[in-house]
Amino acid sequence: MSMNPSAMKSRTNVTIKDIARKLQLHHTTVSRALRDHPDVKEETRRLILATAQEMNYHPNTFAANLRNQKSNVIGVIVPELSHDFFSSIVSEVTNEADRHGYSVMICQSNESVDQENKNISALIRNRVAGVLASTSQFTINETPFRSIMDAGIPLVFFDRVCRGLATSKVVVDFYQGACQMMEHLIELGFRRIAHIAGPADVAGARERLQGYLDVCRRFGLPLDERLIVPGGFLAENGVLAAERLLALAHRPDAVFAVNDEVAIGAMIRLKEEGLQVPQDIAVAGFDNDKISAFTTPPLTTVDVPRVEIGKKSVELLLPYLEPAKTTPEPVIVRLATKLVVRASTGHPSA
Amino acid sequence: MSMNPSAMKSRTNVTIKDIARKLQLHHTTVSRALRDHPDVKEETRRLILATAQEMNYHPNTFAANLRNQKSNVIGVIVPELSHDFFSSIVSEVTNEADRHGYSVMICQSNESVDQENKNISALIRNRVAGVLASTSQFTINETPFRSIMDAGIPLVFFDRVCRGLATSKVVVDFYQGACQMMEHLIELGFRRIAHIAGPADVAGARERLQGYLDVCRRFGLPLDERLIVPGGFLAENGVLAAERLLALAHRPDAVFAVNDEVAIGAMIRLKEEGLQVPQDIAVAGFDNDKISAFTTPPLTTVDVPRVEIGKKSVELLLPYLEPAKTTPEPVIVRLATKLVVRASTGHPSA
DNA sequence: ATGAAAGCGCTAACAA
DNA sequence: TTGTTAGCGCTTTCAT
Repeated sequence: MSMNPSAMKSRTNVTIKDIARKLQLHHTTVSRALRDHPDVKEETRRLILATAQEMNYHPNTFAANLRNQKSNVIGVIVPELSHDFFSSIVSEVTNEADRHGYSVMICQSNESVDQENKNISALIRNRVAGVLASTSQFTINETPFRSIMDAGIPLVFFDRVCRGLATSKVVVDFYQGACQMMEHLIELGFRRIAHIAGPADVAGARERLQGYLDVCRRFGLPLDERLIVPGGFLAENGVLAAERLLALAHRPDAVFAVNDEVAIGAMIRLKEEGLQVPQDIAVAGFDNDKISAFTTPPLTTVDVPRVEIGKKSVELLLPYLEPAKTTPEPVIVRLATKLVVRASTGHPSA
Repeated sequence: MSMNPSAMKSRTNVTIKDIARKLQLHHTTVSRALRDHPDVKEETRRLILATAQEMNYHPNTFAANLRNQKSNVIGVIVPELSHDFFSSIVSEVTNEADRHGYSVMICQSNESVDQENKNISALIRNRVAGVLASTSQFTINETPFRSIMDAGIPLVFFDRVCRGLATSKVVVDFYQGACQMMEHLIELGFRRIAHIAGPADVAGARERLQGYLDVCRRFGLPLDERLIVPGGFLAENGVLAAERLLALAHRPDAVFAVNDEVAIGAMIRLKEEGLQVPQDIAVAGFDNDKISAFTTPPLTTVDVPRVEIGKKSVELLLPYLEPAKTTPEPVIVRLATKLVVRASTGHPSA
């Protein structure tokens, strides 16, 4: 077997010196021309640009970055890239970063603190210009993230943040979202509302629980501990939680789940039991996953502005990336949620 | 307002020279120690490592990469990161790359050839060690991808490939998947099966159509052009296609859609029309999106091994990244699909 | 408008 | 075992 042609091609890339040699110029002139420095004769400039193109020149960012002590890469850390929620955000981040001339280096922690620390090291080693991060479920120790800042790399958190660090943050007002949903359910006449809660370690889950509790209290609904079922963020958690609720002597007339996936898991189990949604029991979720519009019945949920999260995160990071005399003060942006009413709630049986 | 402390911190990073100065050693010795070079006294080595840690040293990859003429970054180009299908693959790629010491730089083309070309340039400029790519829907000109190879960067395609380039590829046997589904439908007794096709530009969509046609022919089913509705990959396309099928004098008894999203769009429209799925009309999809298990009825579909795609792509790329005397021959891996039977097909009415 | 020299942080060949 | 020297490709003074 002979080697294929491309494999035999020399890996030596064209440099500004190659261009300079060909044109009988000094490589600094070439460098200037390529970066539109004014001190280059228009004619030379055009010649250099044409030759660069023709020689298939691609600037070596390593060399430029080394020299300039900066890079054009934004590092992103998310818990799970395969999760709809995070991939939407990363997608927006990538587009926005690109618009501003930055590439994106992506890391996922897989909800592991260990992996998260490795990700942080990798991003520091790669001298990324800035980092956008959403922490793992189990991140308590903020030191690793602090080391990003210690390395002089600007850091912005989104969604899941380290409270103790003085950086910009983009968070979602989960409390408000939970309140919206609870008010909606109560308005429809539901009185015995269960909550399938998320992991207690996650601030956003706690906020939702707090919203549930506060609205119950505000409307004088009896607080029944058995109506609050702890769990995780997965559909299975919803199935199991539904089982526990079905076992109650006095069943709830509505279920507010910590997210759509859990709500769907619960709904499936409730329907298996022969209950009609929403006639026998209403079900509501959170997050407005794509999937929630396609369930039967379609799921009432709370929309979390993912695109906005991604856009805003980049926006908050950018000022730190441009060399400036004054470093901007950290900002905390709290984004509003929006109630999305669909058929899974609706008029209660009585 | 005073500046926050971290912002005031010098951006100057610790280098091997700083460590050397502190220990009264030469920086090359430090360099050796940090890379476990044998020619360093154990005692010195330990001292250096401890000091590095203490001084919070992070190797500068720019400098190392510049010197070594290589990087530790794998570039990935996908059409849409927010799409479940691609984000699952990228997730797996990221994990696998990480396992082998590589970081991942992510680019999305947003199905735009222009953006794709920009992505390619960015990856070449960043001197990534290798590229994994899935082309946009409209990529016809293969030159930009060839320029990756011309730059001496190994390239592996997955899912959507450039046929003309002699690189390794990971593809899915969509033809086989379509055949599996059609045989399933025919086995259940359906005889008038419609196909909601994808964009004719996408090879995978054409393969599915071909499978549909071949199986129809093989079983002697009448080929009715009106039963083949062209479209895209979105739910709306399914809704519109369903409308066209409903308008037919002789309606189909089953619908095989190019993917789950389209199938769900169609199903929604069919149910609106008062038709029962699968009693009045069966519906089948393709891809096994997460969502397909949660529709009512759950959707029969064809599983595409995303994790396997990601894993295999990295596996095919890796040998090209390690410096070796012989460059491996390009390999084309064709992954099998798997029929997933759920309730949306089922026994036909008669 | 162009050239010369220096250096970013690192590694590899060679010298001691 | 450690130190010396040179250079990866680029940009930024400073000189011409």
